[in-house]
Amino acid sequence: MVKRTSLEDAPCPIARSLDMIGDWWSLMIIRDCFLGRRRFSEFQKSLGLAKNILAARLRTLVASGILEMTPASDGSAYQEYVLTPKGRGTFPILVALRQWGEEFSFEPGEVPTLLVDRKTHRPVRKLELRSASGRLLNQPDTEVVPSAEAQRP
Amino acid sequence: MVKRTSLEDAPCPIARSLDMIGDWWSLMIIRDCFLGRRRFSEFQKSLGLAKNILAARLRTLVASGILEMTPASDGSAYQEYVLTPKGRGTFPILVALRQWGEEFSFEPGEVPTLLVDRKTHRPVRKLELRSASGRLLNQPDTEVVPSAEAQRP
DNA sequence: CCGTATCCATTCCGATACTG
DNA sequence: CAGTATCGGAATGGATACGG
Repeated sequence: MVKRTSLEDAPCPIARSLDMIGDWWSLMIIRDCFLGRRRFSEFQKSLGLAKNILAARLRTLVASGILEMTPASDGSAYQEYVLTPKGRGTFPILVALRQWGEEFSFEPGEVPTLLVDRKTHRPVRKLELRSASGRLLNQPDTEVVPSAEAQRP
Repeated sequence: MVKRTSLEDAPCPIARSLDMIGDWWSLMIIRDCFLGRRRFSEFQKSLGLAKNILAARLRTLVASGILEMTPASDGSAYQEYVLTPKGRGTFPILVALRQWGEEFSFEPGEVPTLLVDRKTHRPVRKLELRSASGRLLNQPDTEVVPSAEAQRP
């Protein structure tokens, strides 16, 4: 995408993820997909970006296996863009971005949109990181190690 | 940062987060901070990006309240960059990016670095999203609503 | 309606040189 | 070591025009 030092061979999974979706628009398009949008014009109206840029982003997202094109459900001659399993796997990333934004980017008076439990309509909890045994972990409780140094479960 | 349709006033917290850290380098710099790096040259060597770009990114991260500059701990005349509470709040975002990368960007033979429990050195679990009552939620169990339509806990 | 093609300004990014 | 200054090529992003 960008002629930038490629991170796709880095051993760090964060680097590889950012290499694929770490640009300005990809995650916004994926967010729209989770909101049920699937047509070119829906993305374009929702995001307000130039059509050539949108077309390029959709192409790379399809090429990365995050979106796939399917015949339009309404019988029109066109295609729709829907998330693949890999694409749906980004859900925790979007939730984490959302929760960080809620906490640090809204003034007391402002009201963000909320992620709620569909059944009860009550806001979800903050994402939880747990150890293999189920203990809640914060960042200082963790460590990044080369794969070889990890204990196998 | 980029002269792009600004998302900083959007009601969607995802949009606001991406407006602040949704570029190619910011999250990589933050990742390095979590790994204990704090000096200009450490970032530069680790990330391999141009010094002017790094300087610009560090400036905006400080301006956004994600990093702060402190006198160098070793008595040298320079500054170090350390995460603020807001910056440390990005931890779940990095974990989510890491887990998605582990799952979808590594071939069977390749070994990623791993996030482990510091005590046991066993890999952490996948991030869990739970309802207010503690039930595990997947994406289809959730919904995004304007703040007014959410049930107050 | 769904894109592609083209033009243009801006910015990004890398490389290098330079300063305290 | 920690940046700043500058340069050039590449890509972004907005706007518009055009074709199936």
